[in-house]
Amino acid sequence: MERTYYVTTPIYYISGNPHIGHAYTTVVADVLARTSRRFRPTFFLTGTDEHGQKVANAAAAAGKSPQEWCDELVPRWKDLFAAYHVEYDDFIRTTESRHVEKVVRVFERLRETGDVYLGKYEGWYCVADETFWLESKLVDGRCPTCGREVQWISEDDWFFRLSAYNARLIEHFETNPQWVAPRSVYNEMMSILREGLDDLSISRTNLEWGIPIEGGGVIYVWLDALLNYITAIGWSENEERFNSLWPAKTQLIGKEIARFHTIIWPALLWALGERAPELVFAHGWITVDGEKMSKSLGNVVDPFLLEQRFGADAMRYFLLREAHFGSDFSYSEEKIAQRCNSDLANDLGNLLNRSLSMLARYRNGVVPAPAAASEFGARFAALPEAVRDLTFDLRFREALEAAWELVTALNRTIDDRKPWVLAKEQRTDELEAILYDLCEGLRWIAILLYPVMPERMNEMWRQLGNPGSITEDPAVSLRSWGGFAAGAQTAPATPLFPRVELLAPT
RNA sequence: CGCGGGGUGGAGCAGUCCGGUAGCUCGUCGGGCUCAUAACCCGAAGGUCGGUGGUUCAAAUCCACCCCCCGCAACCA
Repeated sequence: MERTYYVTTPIYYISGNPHIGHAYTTVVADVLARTSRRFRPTFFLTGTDEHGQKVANAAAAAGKSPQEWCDELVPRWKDLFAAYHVEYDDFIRTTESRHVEKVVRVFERLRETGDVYLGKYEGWYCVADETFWLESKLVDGRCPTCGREVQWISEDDWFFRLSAYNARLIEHFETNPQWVAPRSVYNEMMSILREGLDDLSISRTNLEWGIPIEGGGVIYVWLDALLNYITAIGWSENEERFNSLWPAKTQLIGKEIARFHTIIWPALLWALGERAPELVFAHGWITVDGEKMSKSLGNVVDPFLLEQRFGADAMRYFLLREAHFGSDFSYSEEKIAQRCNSDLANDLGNLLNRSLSMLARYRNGVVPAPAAASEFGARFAALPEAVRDLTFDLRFREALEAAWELVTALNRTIDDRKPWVLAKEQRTDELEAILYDLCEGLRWIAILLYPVMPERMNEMWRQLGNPGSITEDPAVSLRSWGGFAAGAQTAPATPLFPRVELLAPT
């Protein structure tokens, strides 16, 4: 049996509310998962990262225990994903026993093999970032990433022998140049590897909110968090299941956590005798007018408001269509509105509307029989495969552009063949031929775009007179033009994507 | 000498790794159509690809130097 396509998002650190960036990563994973499910067994994991200093602080500030805090926040993340039509297969929380037990097991196992050892740590520590720093890395005696004052720590700590994997990591990068994408991130990670790796401190003695280590302290939250990808799928517990899923096919991350996922993570896996994931893809950030989203600038975007304003599927389309995946891209409501109006309402929605309207007017809404031959069959024969390949290549924009060629071609053929003239002149065969092409083309589009806009494409599917939902259709493979059975009764046209009116600037 | 990302027609972006007629979307202008969510279709204008120098038969693409913008507090994909 073909191995399961295993796709993951990072687990999200719940020290605050979800924002649009979380929706972004998760929607991308959902699109991959929905596409993959057509072809093979698929498993899509997301979840929450709940330990660590910042969660403890946030909980304390709210007057709650860390666990209470997490329990109250997790539903917001699940609500977010539901609002954006995300269908994950599993949602792991790092406070769940299925995770905690296995992390403890990892720690013990690595201690036995010597990859984890007790050492003396003396050095500078940034509480806010939970990170140790070399003196040489400090900036004016402060934390180089957050600028806060660092503390001098002297304590017994557990270390992961990361340095021992330096050479193997370089070799892995060199022999698998595609395993980290995009190229810019690969290069950056490679330069980190060439500078040389230090062993990693993986225990925290001055913190209680985490997975406890026998003898005191808790496990470093990143070590804890990274392991979710294997604790969720039965590592050390259900060998058959684990082997059917690991190594993961695609691990999506944001570019700021590339170091953890492309250096520490594979080393950790190797230490456990497991393989590195096949692909780690670090995407860019959503920026606001070219600047990073931040609370202090007041430009953090509430994903729930956007969903209400534009609709989940339109937002999904925007997120995948707007950016060259892997690069940063600038967000604005104007841009979303423009995409909604020009691509979704004008090109696609209006195409459905005008097609169904003519079908209703000229043929009482009944799908006619296909003509013997249609130019579209040959012309778009390769389209489904192209869209699929581009999607698995994470080239979402190109995939959508490819699909849109069919949208454009259908709009054009209406102008070229002029059904209203054919109707007036009673050229029945020609009229039915084009009406069929429109219905069939729209059926193709519904299927092709379903992974990106599942709810709206099912609605289009319904208006076209198809029973059930798209995923229930066994003919979903789009083998040839003409799969739409004649005789279906289409529904009255209802705008699929209403035009969005922008608020007038004041 | 901190690290990284970027500077391509009015706007936003591809293309740069593997040099060879500069592409896409939006906008603008002109035309067409009337089935449609004032939507759709066709055509046009508009760029010395940040600067300088170099390599080359040929550079947005390779090399060197320079200029400018943006991240590298916190939240954090």
